[in-house]
Amino acid sequence: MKRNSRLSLALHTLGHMAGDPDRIRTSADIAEHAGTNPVVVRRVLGKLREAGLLISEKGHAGGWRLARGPEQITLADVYLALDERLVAGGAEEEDAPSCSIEHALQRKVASVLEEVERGLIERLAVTTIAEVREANDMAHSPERVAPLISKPSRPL
Amino acid sequence: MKRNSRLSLALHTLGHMAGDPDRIRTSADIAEHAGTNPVVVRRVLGKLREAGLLISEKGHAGGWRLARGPEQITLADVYLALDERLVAGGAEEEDAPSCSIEHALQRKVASVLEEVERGLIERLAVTTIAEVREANDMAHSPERVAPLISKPSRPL
DNA sequence: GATTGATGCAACATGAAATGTTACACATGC
DNA sequence: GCATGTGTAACATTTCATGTTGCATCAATC
Repeated sequence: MKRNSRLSLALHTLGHMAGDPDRIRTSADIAEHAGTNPVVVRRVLGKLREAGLLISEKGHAGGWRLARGPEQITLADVYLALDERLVAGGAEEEDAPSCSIEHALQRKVASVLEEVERGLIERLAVTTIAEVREANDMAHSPERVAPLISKPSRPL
Repeated sequence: MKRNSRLSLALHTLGHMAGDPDRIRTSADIAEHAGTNPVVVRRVLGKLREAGLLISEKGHAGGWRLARGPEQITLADVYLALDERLVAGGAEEEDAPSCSIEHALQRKVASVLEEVERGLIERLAVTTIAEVREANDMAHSPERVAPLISKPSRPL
C-alpha cells in the first residue's frame, strides 16, 4: 500500500459492503482484496466502528458489517470518522511562534484552511456510499441495477 | 523545524521582507531567525525565485529580496510557488485501481478535492503579504504603522 | 469444554518522504 | 586574491504511515 490510504481503504470496503449489506466480511478477506494487511484493516475499520458506521463481531463467525444502510452513510461520515484532515498542515498549531509576524501569517492561513475544510465536509456530506456504488453499477452492469443478491462472481 | 513547514518558512520570510523591501537578507540570517538551516532556506526561497516572487543575488553583497512590492504578492502566489497542495492525498492518482468500485470512489473524492483546492486558492488570492503584515503592525506597534526605515532592534 | 476462527491490541519493523547537514563549485564585491 | 554570498549534490537524520508478529480474548461449533 502507499501513503495516506486509510480513506481509500475505508471507502473501498464500504463500497463493497453497500452491495451486499448483510454479508459479514473478515479482516483477512478485506485485506486480501485491498492488497494490504488484516491488522491495518482492523485499525482503519476500527475507527469506523467507533464512529458508529460499522459493527464488528468477535468470535467464530465474526467479522465486519454495516451498522446502517449504505444510503445513510455519507462520504463526510467516513472522512470524519478517520480523523485525517486532508486540508490541514499549512502551519499547524503547536506553541504559538514568538515572532508576531509569523504568528499573524499562521493565523491567517489557519483560518482560511478551516473555512476550506468546512467546504470539503459539506461537499462530502451530499454523497452517500450507496449513490457512488449505484453510479458505478449503472456504468458497468448490463442489467443497469445492482443485484441485491449478488452473483457468484465474488462481489468482494 | 517540524513537518510540512515550507509554506510557513516562506510566508514568514516574505512577511519580514515586506516590512523593509529594499534590504537584502542572506540565507544565514533568515535561517537563524527562522530556526533552521541556510540550505533549507535556499531550497524554499529558490522555489519562490523560480516563481518570480524573489530575486537572489550571488557573490559578496548577495542575498535575497522581493522581486515586486509586497502588495503585489498574494498568499496564493506563495502557495502555488511551492507546489505543496495542502488539499491533496485523498486517494491520489497512480495507475487506476483494477476494482471498479474503488475506481468510482476515488474519482468522486478526487473531483471534490479538486473543487476544494480551487476554493482554497481563491481565498488565498485575496490576501497579500502586505495586508497581513499591516494587520499585524496595527495590532502590535504603538505608532500604529510599520516604520519604513526599521528601528535598530533587528526587524529580521 | 476443547477447538477453531475471528477481533483487539500492543510492540516492533520497515519504508518513504521531509528536513537537516556537509561539502564544494561558482559568482561577485572589496 | 580573498572574503562572502548563492547553487547544488550527496548524505544523515527524523518522522510518520504502513506493515508485521505475537498474543489475549471472545464466541460458535464440534
